Amino acid sequence: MCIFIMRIAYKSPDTSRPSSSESSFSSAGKQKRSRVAFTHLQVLELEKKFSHQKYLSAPERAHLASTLRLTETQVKIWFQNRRYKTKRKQQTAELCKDVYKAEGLDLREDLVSASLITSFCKSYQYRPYLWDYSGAWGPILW
DNA sequence: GCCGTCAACGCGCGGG
DNA sequence: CCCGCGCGTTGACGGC
Repeated sequence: MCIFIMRIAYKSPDTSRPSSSESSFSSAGKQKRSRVAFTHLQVLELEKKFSHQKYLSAPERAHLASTLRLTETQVKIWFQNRRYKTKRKQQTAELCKDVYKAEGLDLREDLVSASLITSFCKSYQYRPYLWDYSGAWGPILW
């Protein structure tokens, strides 16, 4: 099964994306941390790669970085963050389910509480990317 | 104004 | 030694 990145976001087609790929740091120091938000295409490729393998080897990283016009460090960091993020989302989702279950067991005014929790959980479905965790990362097809 | 998100940073740790 | 990882945090957006 394929993974779909439904990342409609990145709303306006970058009229307002001043952040240069190579951060504009002036000579004397202090180049604050830049927001650099990657382009749609970059994220897409990164995501595609990530769907195949959670971890990259050095050469793969280098290649990917060069094709995307990013630094290896950026790619590395992106993957690190990506792993951590998905992990967190996942466990919050599970926790959400647990709460639901726990409440569900002893519910009585249920309708109210259930709806509350449900809406709460729903808010987590609305997220930039959602992965199909069934079957782990195993089968590499496509 | 606050709050969520994101890339980047920092720290501690393990492996070569 | 260095490098990468997990994890938490920081700083810069963007939405409301």
